[in-house]
This record gives sequence, structure tokens and C-alpha cells, in this order.
Amino acid sequence: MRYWLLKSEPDVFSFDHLKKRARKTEPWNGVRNYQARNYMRDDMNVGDLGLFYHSSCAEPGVAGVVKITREAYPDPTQFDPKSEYFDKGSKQEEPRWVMVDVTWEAALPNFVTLQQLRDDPALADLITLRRGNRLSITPVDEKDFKRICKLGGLKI
DNA sequence: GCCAACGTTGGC
DNA sequence: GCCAACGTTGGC
Repeated sequence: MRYWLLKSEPDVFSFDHLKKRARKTEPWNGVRNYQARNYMRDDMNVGDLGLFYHSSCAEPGVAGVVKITREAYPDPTQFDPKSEYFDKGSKQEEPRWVMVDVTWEAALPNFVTLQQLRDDPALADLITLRRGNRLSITPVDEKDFKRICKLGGLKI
């Protein structure tokens, strides 16, 4: 059982959007970074929990918790010429990009801002806080995951 | 909109 | 395999 942090731009797809989806589930498509892909493909398992992080917005931070509910499978948007995620170099027989399904698990009663994360000495190791980090999917230590849930007022 | 940081591409 | 140029991310 592992823990993750998943970034999403709330203007495009927010934690609240996820809650309103059928069965509160959504395929995490559009990941086009090899390291992030490898995390999904090699290390994510059904039942893992993730922090849903809002990036590139007025108030960056963690909105809630999701559960991984389907293991990695090919991302169909890579084969769709009309999709912004289209990759002409990817072959049907050998898909380059994968996605997992995530399901809404719980909201943090109190949104935890990026500033709060930075201000907490206990979270010094959090990858997302590192200078210049741009990875949209990163592993999170169990202690950090629980710490952030606690900051958000969520009993997990 | 700016800009630092990083990933990817492609010529050599 | 090197590395400059370019594109993207994401906080501010």
C-alpha cells in the first residue's frame, strides 16, 4: 500500500469535479511524462491512496484524498488526433502512455494550502515542495500523507 | 505575464 | 553521446 500526490489544474479538473462524476471515478488521462508514467505503470496498485493537489491556480494546495481503483491501462487519448494529448509516435500494439482510475475518497475539511505545506517542518521531505519540481505524480511517505490529512482535519 | 527550472528534441 | 534550443510547468 503506497501513497501518492496527484496534481491537477482545478480550472481543468478539480477535486469537486471528481466528486460529481458517475461513481466518483475518473481515468487519470493525459500524463505525458515518463517518470510519472512509470510510477503509474510500475508502482501504483489498486487501493493506494492519493492526495489531490490543485496546481497552477489562485490557491494551490491539497483538496482531498482519492483511491486508486484500477491499475494502469492504455490511455486512449494518445491515439485520438483530436485530443490535445495525441501522440503520433505511439503505436496501438505498443502504447506509450497509460492511466489509472481514481475515485473520490474523502475531502479535507480544511483545504491545506501550499504555504501551509511549506511552513510545516515535518514535511521537509515532500517531493512536491522541492525546488523546480514539476512531476505531476509523486510518491508520498506514509507519515507525510497522514500529516497532511491531519493538517486538513481529516481522520484517516 | 514573468521567469526559474526542468524535460525533450534533434543536429552534429 | 553531447548540448543548445525549445517547450512546459507552476508559483508568484
